[in-house]
Parts: sequence; C-alpha cells; structure tokens
Amino acid sequence: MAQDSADWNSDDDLDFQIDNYQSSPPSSPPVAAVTSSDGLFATLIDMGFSTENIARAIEEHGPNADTMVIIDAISKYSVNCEASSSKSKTIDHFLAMGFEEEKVIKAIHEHGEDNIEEIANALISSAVTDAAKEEVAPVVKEEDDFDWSESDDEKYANFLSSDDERVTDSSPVNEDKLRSLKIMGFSELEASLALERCGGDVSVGDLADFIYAAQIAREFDEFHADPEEQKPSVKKRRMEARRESRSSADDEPIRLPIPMIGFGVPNEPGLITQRSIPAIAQRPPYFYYENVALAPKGVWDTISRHLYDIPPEFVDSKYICAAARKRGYVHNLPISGRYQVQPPPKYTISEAFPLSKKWWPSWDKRTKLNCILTVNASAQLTNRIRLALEAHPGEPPESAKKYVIDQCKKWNLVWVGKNKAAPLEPDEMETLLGFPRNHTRGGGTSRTERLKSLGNSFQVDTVAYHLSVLKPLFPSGINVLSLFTGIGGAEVALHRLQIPMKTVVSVEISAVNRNILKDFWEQTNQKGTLIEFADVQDLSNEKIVELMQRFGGFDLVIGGSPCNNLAGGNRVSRSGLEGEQSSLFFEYCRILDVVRETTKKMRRS
DNA sequence: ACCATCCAGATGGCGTCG
DNA sequence: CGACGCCATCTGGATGGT
Repeated sequence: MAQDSADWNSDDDLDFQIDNYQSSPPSSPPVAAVTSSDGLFATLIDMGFSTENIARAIEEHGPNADTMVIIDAISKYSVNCEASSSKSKTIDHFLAMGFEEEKVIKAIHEHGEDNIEEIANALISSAVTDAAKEEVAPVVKEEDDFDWSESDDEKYANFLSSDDERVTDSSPVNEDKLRSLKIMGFSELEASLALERCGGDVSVGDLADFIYAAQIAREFDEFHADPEEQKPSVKKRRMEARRESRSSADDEPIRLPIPMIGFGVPNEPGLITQRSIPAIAQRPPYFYYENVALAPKGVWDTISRHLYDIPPEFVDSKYICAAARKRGYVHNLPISGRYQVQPPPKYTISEAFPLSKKWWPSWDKRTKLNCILTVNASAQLTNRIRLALEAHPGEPPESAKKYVIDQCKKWNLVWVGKNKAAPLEPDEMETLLGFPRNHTRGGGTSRTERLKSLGNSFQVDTVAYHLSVLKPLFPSGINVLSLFTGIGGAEVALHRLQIPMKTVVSVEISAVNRNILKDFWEQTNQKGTLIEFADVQDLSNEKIVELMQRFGGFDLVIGGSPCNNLAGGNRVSRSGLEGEQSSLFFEYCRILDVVRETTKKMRRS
C-alpha cells in the first residue's frame, strides 16, 4: 500500500537533508605496532613474500605502516600481475566468452567496470533474449576459448558430477539449449555437463547461471592455488589463505573493520561493489544472518565457518541513522546496486529529536545515540541527574558534567526539559530503528515487552539497504523464510522496499512478537501468505521440504539468532555460541542447509 | 595501561486484578 | 490469597580501540 509510506515518518519537514556526520568521521587505520622496518622486513620475508614486493610496499606506505596494510599492498601487486583489473581486460574477458563488443562496452558502461557479475548477468539475459528472438545465431564461436587443460576439465567434471548419473538425452529441446549456450560462448563440454547436471527442464538462463557459477568456482580455485611458484611453501600457502579468506584461516581471527561500514553505507566514502565469496554459496537461495558484532573471541569465526566461510559484513548503524548498532551480517547477497530506502532516517540526535535542541546542554557533545538496549533507565536515575544539575545554577562543575554525561551515554538519555534527561520512549525507538510508529504498541503488548523486543530488533534501514539488491531480482515477489523473526524487522524492511512478499514463513518464540508481526501483516494489507511457527525446533526437516514444495521454495532465508550469550551487556551468562539461547544459531544452519539441498533437488526435477 | 561500550539475568517490592 | 505486570536495583567482565 502506497499510503503506508506516510506513516514511516511523522515529521512533515520535506526539506530534510542529511548533514555530514562530523564528530566521528571515518578515520584511517591506526598505525601500529611495528617499530622497526627491519623487523617488518624480516617478518614478511619469513612469510614468503619477495624482497622486491616488500621493498615496494614499504616504500609506498612508509616504514611505520601497519603490517596488514603492507601485506594487502603486496597481495595487490601479485593480483594485478595475474588477474584482469583494467577495463580492457574486462572487455577481453567478455569478448572471449563470445559476447558482442558493442554490448560488452554498453554493459560495462552501465554497471561499472569492476562489476563483473552484473555485467555478466546483463549480457547473459540480453543474449538469451536475442537467441529467443532470432533463429539464426549472430555469433557462433566454434572454438573453446576457455583454453581448459585436461586437468581442468577433470576438475570441472568433478565439480559438476556427483551422485547423479543422469545421461544427457538428446531431445530436440535440449539440443536447442545446447546451441543457445554455445551461442553465448560456452564450450560444448560446459554446456552438456550443465545440462546433464541441471536436467532438461531448466531454462537456458539458469543453465548459463550455473556455468557461470562454475567458472567463478574455477577462478576461485585458481586464485587460491599459488600461480607464481610451483614449489609449495607452507608458510606462503598459509598467507595466501589468510589474505584471501581471513575468515577461514584458523590462525587469523576475524577483525572488525574501521570504520565499521561493511561494504559501504549511503553518504559515506568507501563503497565496495565487488567481492568474491566461495562458489558453493553463490547460488540462491539467498540468506542473511545477523548477530552482535562484539561477540566473544572466535564466535564470528565459528559462525562464518558454518556459513560457507563467507566473511561477515560488519556495520554500525550509526553510519546510517542516529543510533549506534554494531552488528555482523553474513550473507550471499549481491552487493552492487544497493540503495537506501526512503525516506532516509534522521542522521543525528538533533534531527531525530528537534524539540530536544532547546534543552540540550552545550557541554553534551553527543551527536549519536548509543545502542538501543533491552533495558531502560529508571526514573530515580533521571532524578539524580536533575538534582546534580540543580545544585549548580549556571554552568555545572566538571565533576557534575562528567557524572551526567557518563550516565547519559550509559543509559542513552535525551534532554526533554531544563535539567531533565529522559530515557527513550518506545515509539522513539521504533522511529530510530526504522519501524513505523506504534509498530509494537498495543494489541496486548506491555511496555516492558515493547522495550525488550525493540532492543532485540534489526535496524530496518541498515537491513533494507542490504536487501535492496533483491528488488530488481524479484519483481514479482519473494518467498521468505524468517527465523527468529522478533518484531519483523526483515519483513518491515522488505515492505519498505516494496518487494512483494508472496510467502513468509516465520519462526518466533514470543507470542507477543508473533502478534506484532500478524498485526503488521494485516494492517499493511499484505497479499501474501503468512505462516507463523513458535519454536524453531518444531520446524523439522520434513516440514521445511513440505513448505517448500507447497510454495515453490524459499528465495531468502533471513534471521538473527539470539545474542543473549554473546552480548557484552550480559553479566551472568555470556557463555558464547554454546550458550542456551545463542546455540540456536546451529538451528539456523540446519534449516538453511535443508533449504539449500531441497532447492537443488527442486531445480533438478 | 587505560578507556568506552555493550540485542542481560536475577531478585524483591509494590500495586492491580481476579 | 496468589498470579501477574511493572519498577528499581543489583550484579562485572569481555572486547577492542587508543
């Protein structure tokens, strides 16, 4: 419903603009711990890098640069030597695949030269359309331009074949498909293997996707193999793995990025539009997993390892809205073409709370709120703040200021009157988090429950920014499996993106939260089907398969498992991923696995 | 070394409701 | 009377940045 958008923002100020966030701009990486370049040099030699490259990197970045900066620089040199990075190389790459030069250039122009995946998709869909239109092939490449060696063929065949012993039948339909694939530049071997693996009912577009994914897998493998030196050095190999996939390396724990903006956020520099993820995770269904960024040591390594070694995207929502929220997201979504949902959230405290400006002390320099938690400040505390300030008419002494500021930061207070600091109201939290006002209000939800549920929720604008890439992919809507739904942050994000939800199967333990989602579903006049489960353990493997057959599979599996045992605020049971609630992460993995396997089977049959 | 930050759980007191 | 919701207060420590 288009009318809904009016509810997202009660502020009528249409001239709202986003100011640059000034108080903590993205800073450059810290300088670090290496004091002597000789020591650094020796370390890097030890790691197996060439003297030449080390010298070059140190010259460029200075002798005091962070070790990782140097290593990254060196790895870039070797990448540039072997892989295509220039525009002409990109063009050559696609020309080699048999696409027309004109179209390649057009696609590169439209999607950006770095955006290989998008370019490929555009070219493939264009080629499919052309092949459908014309019977006569415009370009026929007889030769296999991929120059695959014998061992590569074996590797590829191994990659493709598995338990399935299906023999390629030579029906006229399949021959047409084979021809189309050849027209698109794929070799006969690739085409027939893909057809064999995917079956005859799959569209040419899907087959092309499949082959392309296999190619990426192959490139990925090659990239991992040491191309320069054939003599394997254990240390060097370890470094390769470390450079390319820090998540999977056992000796290199995942580190939080500075600034914490993931692959980029709107209105900030540092946008990344391309990444490589393990081939096994590249195909749909898409999945999106969330949890607190500052989990105990090793937790994110474990999470990443269980989610196909995809490195988490860490984002602090303070770069998107007026409140901090440091979270990690593991997902296999494309990352190019992201856009911000409208209207954008207020970016600073003063924009989010215009009335507070009048009462905001000049010595309270906060421009962003801290993380919205499940616990709230007591009235007694705000009274103590009032008394502390009233004791000193005019400018309070430093000690009083410090006490008040510390408390305000700790409890996330805003100024609502003279000497009156106050905790956030639930509806204010809703707005800050990107929910419609009153999303959690009424309908049997107590205030305590509202606060708890909101504290546990997504920041909708952040998630919507990541999910926005789904919009062009699913114009007719998607089927969603939503685990640990809470108050429906994912659903609200999809709704705000105006991505139709054909089906939502939701799992949420709290009856109050289930009601909130149900009410939202009805109030926004959703056309799709909503099915709610209470316990994730009730969603058995058989049940998942049944639901998938009923609705035609899931396009997106989304959720954030409980963080109770991971969150820093927990005094009593911060027991890590094995904790009573947080171990439900493994249920997410189980369910995702079943969905992926079932998707494969459904695609085949 | 020092600092700020953090989707928390348990308990007891109080008022309300039946 | 008990059940329940709500409020207030108590309980440190891990983690990562500086």
